[in-house]
Amino acid sequence: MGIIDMRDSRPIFEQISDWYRKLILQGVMEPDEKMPSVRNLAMELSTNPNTVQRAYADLEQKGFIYTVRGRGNFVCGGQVLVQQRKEEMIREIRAILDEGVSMGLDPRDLAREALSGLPQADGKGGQS
Amino acid sequence: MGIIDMRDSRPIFEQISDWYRKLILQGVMEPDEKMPSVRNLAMELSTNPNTVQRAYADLEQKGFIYTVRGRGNFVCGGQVLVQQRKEEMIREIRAILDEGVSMGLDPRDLAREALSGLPQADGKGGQS
Amino acid sequence: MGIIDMRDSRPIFEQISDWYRKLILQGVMEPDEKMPSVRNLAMELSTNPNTVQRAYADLEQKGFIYTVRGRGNFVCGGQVLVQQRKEEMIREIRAILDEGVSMGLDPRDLAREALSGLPQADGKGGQS
Amino acid sequence: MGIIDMRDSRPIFEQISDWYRKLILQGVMEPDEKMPSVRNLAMELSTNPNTVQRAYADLEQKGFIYTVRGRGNFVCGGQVLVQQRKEEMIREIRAILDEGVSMGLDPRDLAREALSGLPQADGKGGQS
DNA sequence: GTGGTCTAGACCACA
DNA sequence: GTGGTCTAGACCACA
Repeated sequence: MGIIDMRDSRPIFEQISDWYRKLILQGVMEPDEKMPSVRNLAMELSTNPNTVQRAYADLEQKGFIYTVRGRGNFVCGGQVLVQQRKEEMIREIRAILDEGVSMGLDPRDLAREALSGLPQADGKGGQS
Repeated sequence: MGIIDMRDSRPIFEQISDWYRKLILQGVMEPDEKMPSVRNLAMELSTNPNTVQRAYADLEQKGFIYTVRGRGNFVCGGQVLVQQRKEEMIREIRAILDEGVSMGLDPRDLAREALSGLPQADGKGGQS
Repeated sequence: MGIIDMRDSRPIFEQISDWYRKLILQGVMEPDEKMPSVRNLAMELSTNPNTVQRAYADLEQKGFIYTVRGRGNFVCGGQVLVQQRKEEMIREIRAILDEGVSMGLDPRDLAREALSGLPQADGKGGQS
Repeated sequence: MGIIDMRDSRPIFEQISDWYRKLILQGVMEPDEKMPSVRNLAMELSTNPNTVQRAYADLEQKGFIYTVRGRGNFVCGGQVLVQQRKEEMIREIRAILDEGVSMGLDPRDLAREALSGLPQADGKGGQS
């Protein structure tokens, strides 16, 4: 549930980056909303400011946030990013289905089983 | 195309392990077939025997091969492994679809688009 | 279009300074014309008076404006500044062409391609 | 002449990154050639390994080098990168010429003067 | 207060 | 030996 999971093998900066990437894509954080300051978030997560800094640099490089010198970091506008992530997801699923096909499995079968087990299959997503 | 891609960010031992995992799951390598010897494979791949050893340890730990002291490494029997991998794939796809739902996307739409772009959507998999 | 672009990575004082430098060089602001007062401009841009002050100090140090105590800031006379900026531009272009040559590119080719893509290649500049 | 110039206002990591970017674009460093190790280069430049690490991360992110875990960093293949840089150069020159036009200057004149002062205007570039 | 850079030094995974 | 990550703490520019 928390941002950092010590048992997670991903590096801490990546866990932080991924966490906020999802919040932004879900619309929980809105365009131009202010991110927590580097120092505050580091305190809150009991981690080093450098680590948070790196997570923010990662988010900036990927186009999720922008930095204003002396002011802070702010969330970028979203619909393009959602579209990009959607296409990436499709490629990810396709790669898995592809591997399934090479094992002799039916991709429609895999897709159907994956769909049937979803917690919420109707359209009430995060876009508040 | 080859087993090891220098540009690939995954560690070499993992690339080797993944390569043989796929061959086994596809049925290209059959149950009880002998794996290449550690030394030979290391020579062939121009890599360190320790690295190949580590790949084999990984495959053994995951149940894809078994070791006979003094004889070599051999492929494990297959249908259970295929089933396990299939269930894992379904969980992987479901996780992606789930993230899509939280972004306000329609999971059926994602699945449909992923299916539509497959190179080969009919059932002629690798089972030789 | 505006003076300050939050997304721009340059510091705000530099954006303000650059903006007025261009207006002066283009002749939009004429010699001895009065600059907006520090306070008014700060209000207008919703920024800190210190920041505007710093931009003005920058412009003064570079010879674009002069300060009269108690009266305000005024634009400096122009043709010398245009000539200086012109020489600076030539040096900047030359540095780029030079790097191109070291990469095995033809500098005339680079110059030609840069010229060919200009929005307006004829002489109707900003001189109002 | 050296890699790091303390009077240069650019951050050290960027000076290192730019230095090697140029060597690669000039063909002085060839594809798949090994970069100096992070630790060695840090020693040589009397700087911190973290700083060199950051320079290398920058070069990797921009596609100039690739990393092999446990082995080192290696130079990427070049012609695409040269082409990209060429287009970037043209855009940079065009921006300068554009500003010149807005000041009432003749862009062909600027280009001609920049070309006339080049140390070597013929085609013997760095590609050894 | 806010982010950006850097040093010093540690520990880890990988080859 | 090689790169990758992280902590601790400093100093700087900017608003």
